[in-house]
Amino acid sequence: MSAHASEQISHPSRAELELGAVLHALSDPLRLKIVAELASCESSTCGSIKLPVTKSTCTHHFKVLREAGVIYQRQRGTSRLNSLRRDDLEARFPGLLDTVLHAAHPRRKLQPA
Amino acid sequence: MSAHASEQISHPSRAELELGAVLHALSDPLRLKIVAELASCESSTCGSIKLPVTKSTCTHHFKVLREAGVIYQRQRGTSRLNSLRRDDLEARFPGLLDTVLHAAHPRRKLQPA
DNA sequence: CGCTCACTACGACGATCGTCGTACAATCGC
DNA sequence: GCGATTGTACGACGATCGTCGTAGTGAGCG
Repeated sequence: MSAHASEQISHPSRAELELGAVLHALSDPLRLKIVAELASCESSTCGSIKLPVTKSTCTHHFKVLREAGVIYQRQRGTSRLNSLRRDDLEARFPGLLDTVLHAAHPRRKLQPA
Repeated sequence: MSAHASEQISHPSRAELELGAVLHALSDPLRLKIVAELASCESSTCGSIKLPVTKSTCTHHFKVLREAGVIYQRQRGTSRLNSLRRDDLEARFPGLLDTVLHAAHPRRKLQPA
């Protein structure tokens, strides 16, 4: 009983992104790990990232990231595909994501291209 | 009754800086404002930055920033001089401070030099 | 159909956060 | 000395946070 069964997940628009919310979302080690993971594999399901917490907590963290505008979630069958909102983040806060990612894992190169 | 009456304020060493703590410190709008202010004037006292909170709260925020390693505090007479730990931040998390500052106030130029 | 899988929603819990007021300490100028 | 100024320390408060468990939804497969 839904429109298209895949597009009722709410995301903030690019213009709605708030620095405070993004920084807060990234200030948690678990969420930072999720973001780092997402940055290396193009996109993945919630379950494909192994975290030392229960599923509910996992859902919670993905929700925080989504509501801060850091990630985009798309329903795909029974699972949910997550991807970084690189373009939107770059447009509103240039360099922020790469800088934070690099600070978190100094081994990765700052600008992939 | 103190050693030198001016150097018992504890600061984390450069190596001790943690990304999570720094991001958390910067995720509060008031603290972000303090940091932005400190970035424009070389250094200033706690009272010289006008904030819509009481003195205790102000002290609290400066303490959070100091303990995260974002600012350095030095006693100077009855007041306390605050300055950004630009070099240490740059060494541990290259570009982070400038990126966040620029994201907070897009009008400022990214790299002053 | 019924079962499993992937995930969400809701309520609970202790911990931390941001705020405040009061009380206190140290320095400066009179 | 006294008082004013600048800031800290401590305790309190409500709000939010991170975590969990339980229950539920919806897609896919036998």
